Amino acid sequence: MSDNVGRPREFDEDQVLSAIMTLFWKQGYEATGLSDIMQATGLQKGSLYKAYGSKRHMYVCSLEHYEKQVVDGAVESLTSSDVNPRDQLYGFLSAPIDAVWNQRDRRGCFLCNASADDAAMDDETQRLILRGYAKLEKALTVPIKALHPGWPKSRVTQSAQLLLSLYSGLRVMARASVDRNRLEGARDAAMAVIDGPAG
Amino acid sequence: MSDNVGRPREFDEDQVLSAIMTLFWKQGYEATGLSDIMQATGLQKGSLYKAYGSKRHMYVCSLEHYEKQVVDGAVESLTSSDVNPRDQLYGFLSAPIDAVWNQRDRRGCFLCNASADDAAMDDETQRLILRGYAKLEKALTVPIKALHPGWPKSRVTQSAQLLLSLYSGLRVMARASVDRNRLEGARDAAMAVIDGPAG
DNA sequence: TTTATTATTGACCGTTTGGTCATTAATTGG
DNA sequence: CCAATTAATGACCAAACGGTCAATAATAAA
Repeated sequence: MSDNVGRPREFDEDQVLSAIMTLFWKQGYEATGLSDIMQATGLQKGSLYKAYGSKRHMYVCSLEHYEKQVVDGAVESLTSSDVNPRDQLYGFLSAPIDAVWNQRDRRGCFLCNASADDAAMDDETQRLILRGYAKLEKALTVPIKALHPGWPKSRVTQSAQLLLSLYSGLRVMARASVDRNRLEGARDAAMAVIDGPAG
Repeated sequence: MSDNVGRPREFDEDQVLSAIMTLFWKQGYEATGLSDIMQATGLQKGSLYKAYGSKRHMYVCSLEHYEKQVVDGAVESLTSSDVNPRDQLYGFLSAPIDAVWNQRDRRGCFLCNASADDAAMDDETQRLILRGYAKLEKALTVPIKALHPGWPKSRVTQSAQLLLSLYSGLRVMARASVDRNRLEGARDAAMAVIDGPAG
C-alpha cells in the first residue's frame, strides 16, 4: 500500500513551520493568533488545523523545529574542532548581545522565552525546553575541556552550567534593551572565569 | 478645596494591586484576562477601569508595585549591614533555586518575565524594567566591595553585572524546572568568582 | 436638604479568539 | 474512467476578549 495516496500538500512544510516558529519565538504563545499564523504562512485555517490539529501542537512543533535549526546549530559551532575553543565560548556569550545590538534581532532565545511563558507550559513543552538546555550545556563542556584538560570533571560541568545560565540571562535582559556595556561586563567577567587568573 | 470629594474607594488599593501584580507576574500580559483580574480582586470591570483606565496601565502599575515591594526589598537585604556580604550574595543567587524547589513558587522574577514578554513591551514598561535591573546591579556592588575593598571599580561593576545576568538566567531556567543540581552548579561557579582562587 | 463629585455595578458593545466542517479539488491505485 | 483518499477553502460557531456607559449609591461641602 502506497502512502502517496490522496491530494499532495501544496506548501513547503519546512518553510511554513519556520514562519510559525518565528511568530511564537518572538511573540510567545498567547500573543500569537491564528490570524497571525494564517498571514505569515499564506495558509487558510482549515489547512493549518488539518496539518497540526491545534494551536498548542503548532507551538510544540515550533519548539522542535527550533531545536533542530537553532540549538543543534549552536551545538555544532561549539563542538566544531576548527575554531579555537576560547573563541567558541566568547562567541556563544556574545551572540545575545550581537543579536540585539548589531542585528536588531530582539527575538532572544526561544528556549528562554518559552521557559518564561506560563501559557505555553505543559509537560511536552517542558520536556523540549529541558532537552534543548541539556544539549547546550553538554556542548559547552567541549571547548572548556579543550582549554583546560587538567580541570576536574566537576569544575568543567559547573563552568558549563554557569555559562549556560548566564547566556539565558543575557538573552532575556537583552530583550529589554539593557545597555550593551552592562551585558558585555557580565560576559567579560564570565570569560575571566574561563581564562583563569591573569598573569 | 478638599480632595476627599465624592464617594470613597471601598477597596484596599494595595491589596487589589498586589492581586493584579500576582496575575501578570505569573501569567504574563496576554494570558491574563480581565475575567482573571475581576475574580482575583473581587471588583467589577467598571471599577477596575475607573481606577486604572486600561489593561496596559494595570500592567504598568503592577510593575511599579513589584519594584516597590520586591526589588526594593532585595536591594535592602543586599545592602543591609548586619549580614555578612558573602551570605548576601549567596542568598541572592540561591533565591531563584529555593523559590522553585523549596517553596514551589514558579513565578520567577517579574522583571525577567516582563523582559521576555513581547506583548507587554512598550516604552514605559521598558523604562521600569531597566530601572529595576539598575537598582539590583547597584545593590550588588555593595557586598562585593565589602568583600574585596581592593578590587578596582571596573572589576566590582563587572562582577555585579555577572551576578545580575546569572540571576536572571537562573530565574528563567528555574521556571522550566531545570534540575536544581544544574542551577546550583551555576551558582557555585559564580560564587567561586566572588570568593577568589581557593587556598 | 440640596448640590457636586466620585465609586460601584452589570448590562451591553463590537471584535477577535481558537476551532469545525461541508464543499470542492487534486492525486494514486484499480 | 472510477473509486478512494487526502488537501485546501472559507463560511460558520460559541465563547471570550477589552472596553464603555447609564443608572445608582455614597460621600463632602454649602
